Amino acid sequence: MLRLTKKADYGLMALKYLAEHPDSVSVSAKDIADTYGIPPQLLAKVLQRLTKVGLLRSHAGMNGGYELSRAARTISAFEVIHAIDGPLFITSCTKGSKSCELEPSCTIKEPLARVNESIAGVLKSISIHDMAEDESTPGRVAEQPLVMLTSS
Amino acid sequence: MLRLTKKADYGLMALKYLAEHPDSVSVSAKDIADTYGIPPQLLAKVLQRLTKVGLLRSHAGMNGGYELSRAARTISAFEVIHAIDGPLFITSCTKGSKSCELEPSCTIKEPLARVNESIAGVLKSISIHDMAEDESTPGRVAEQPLVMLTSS
DNA sequence: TGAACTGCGACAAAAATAGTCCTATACTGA
DNA sequence: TCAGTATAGGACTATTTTTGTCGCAGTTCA
Ligand code: FES
Ligand code: FES
Repeated sequence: MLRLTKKADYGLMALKYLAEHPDSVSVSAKDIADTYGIPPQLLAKVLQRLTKVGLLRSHAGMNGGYELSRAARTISAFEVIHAIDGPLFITSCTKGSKSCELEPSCTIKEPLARVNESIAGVLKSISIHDMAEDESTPGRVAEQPLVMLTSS
Repeated sequence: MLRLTKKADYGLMALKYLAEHPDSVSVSAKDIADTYGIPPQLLAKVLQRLTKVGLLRSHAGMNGGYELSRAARTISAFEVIHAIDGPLFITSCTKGSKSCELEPSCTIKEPLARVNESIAGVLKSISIHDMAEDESTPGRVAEQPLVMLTSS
């Protein structure tokens, strides 16, 4: 439950890979797919989407591929997930234009919306750079104030 | 993305309802389902599961139903979600006995595990009581330190 | 030109969720 | 003690979401 989709996973993995290989000018979808053993065509779509939202720059043709369009530490996990999976809503009802079928009876949406914000905050606070350097600095945590719900 | 299942939603709604009606000794699944307009049989299953893990006490027969087995403020959203949807893993690979197919190549699990912890922490910090009293105290937030990831 | 790429749209397969049905069992009260 | 109301739970189906594939068009470069 509350799982990331594989597509989002793949996207994060790919960005992490790119962040770890700044030497390579551009890397093809196939290269990344091969090193991780994931479906090349599927990863290609993911990368295309990330390109579309501007997180990557693509280059067609031979020796083409992708490269980060921004520094790894300025790209948050939230951006990636949002680009691939769409808006992040923990509540089952997408609070778009038309509200949920359960309203007005369901009064649970409001409290959960705040939880949603907290989760988004956590996701926004971690960058691709953080993920890439993870192996070298295990358990790197620090306390920063985060607005959160509290009981009394 | 990252949505709660409807079952979990239903469960939270039901517990919230029970927390708001401490007067009623016990409320039937049908009563709750009717007031929220959700499938009675499905809610029944959810409540049965919550009973099984000890969050509710059930009472069969006429005028039977369910009641909270503990005070609302001692029941966290995390417990409810965990009971209904199982363990909370943001990563697509359940890190059970057998590890993911993508390992050892995929190195993304570790960083995300920490994100996972943060989310679980948020969910643990909000109680049914918090959700129930939500209408009266809009936007009630306070800062409490929460261990979280940080970029340099 | 042709090989190695990206960019899409449509599609098919698989898995997770949501919901229903049916039967058994427990309790209540008249 | 019997009828009615409720929980308990297994099996099953339907629906939706996710995952993956295919085919084709456009691009770049040697
Ligand atoms: S689930 Fe949509 S309003 Fe509660
Ligand atoms: S998704 Fe399973 S190890 Fe990364």
